[in-house]
Amino acid sequence: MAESSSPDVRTTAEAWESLFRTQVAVMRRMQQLPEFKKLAMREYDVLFNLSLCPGGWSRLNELNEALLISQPSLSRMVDRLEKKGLVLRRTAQNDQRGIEISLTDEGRALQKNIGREHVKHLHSMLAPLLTEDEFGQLRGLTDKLHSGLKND
Amino acid sequence: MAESSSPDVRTTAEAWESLFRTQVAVMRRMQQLPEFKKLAMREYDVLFNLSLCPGGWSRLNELNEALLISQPSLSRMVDRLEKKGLVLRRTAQNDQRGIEISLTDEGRALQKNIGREHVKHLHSMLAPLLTEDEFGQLRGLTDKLHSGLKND
DNA sequence: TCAGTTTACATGCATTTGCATTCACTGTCG
DNA sequence: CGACAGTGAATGCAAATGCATGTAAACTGA
Repeated sequence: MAESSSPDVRTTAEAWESLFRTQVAVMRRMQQLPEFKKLAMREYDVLFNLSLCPGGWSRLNELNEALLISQPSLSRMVDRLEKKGLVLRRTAQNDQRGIEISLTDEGRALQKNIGREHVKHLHSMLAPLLTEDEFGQLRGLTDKLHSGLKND
Repeated sequence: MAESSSPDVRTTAEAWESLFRTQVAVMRRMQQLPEFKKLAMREYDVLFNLSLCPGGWSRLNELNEALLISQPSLSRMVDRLEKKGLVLRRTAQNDQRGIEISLTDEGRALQKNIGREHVKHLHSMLAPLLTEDEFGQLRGLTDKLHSGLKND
């Protein structure tokens, strides 16, 4: 079996660029879907991340780490989502400075609705392009990158 | 050799989610780098895409397809980049409605500078996480997705 | 050829974003 | 304790963004 040397700069950069461009191509197609007329992509992203939260409540700063927007932007986005009745906000128990956020029933329902369409479109877009095994490999590789980045 | 069936909905969705979350994790780390104090990420992205353009000139709508921002946003971003002396803008030859954009020398130099740092940081972030072969596999898979999406 | 449609980009305007800063609470060290 | 640095979120304000629309050029088909 051939040995795989430590990757050089060119290899990592080209792999990243390919990944990034693929993400852009998929996102552009997603953004145009009718579901995202109801709720902006970035707002959906907040609901989606909240839906993954084990206890249902997430700290604002923790949530922020999973998003590409700034802390003040998220703070105000949560304001808006709260006014729309999609999320709840409460002061954190252990730290009076912090706040915790969770989905309302309505927010959870909306996330599920949009998520379902989301997944359906993803499948119709992507499924023809790789085999089941290849998707598994892809996921294995990106999971490895993702988990490697978390502890740095 | 095992046969790989057509991928199911869950498989494609999970692979996408993993890819997307990895992209977010990398981007968050990139955004904080000092190079992006000079020029916003999105503006760099425009310069980068122009730098790839074979003839040096790119149509606005063509450029827009490689980005996640709206057409009016790009139109005004090009205004700003032009005022900063980083890009040139001219009316397209064959179509008086269209405009073509290219980097100035200064724009090209800035893109190269930022790009160099960009790549260096990418490498230090990612290289320890996969082998050379794995980066090759990753690139192969995302290239396949990307090229499959272009012709739809 | 010329009305009707489509395509490419620009603009008006309300909303959202980010940066810098502030405010409130926490933790530390003398 | 009590000043002081550190942390988490909110706010003022200028800049950037998107949607809807406008303008102009290019197609299209009687």
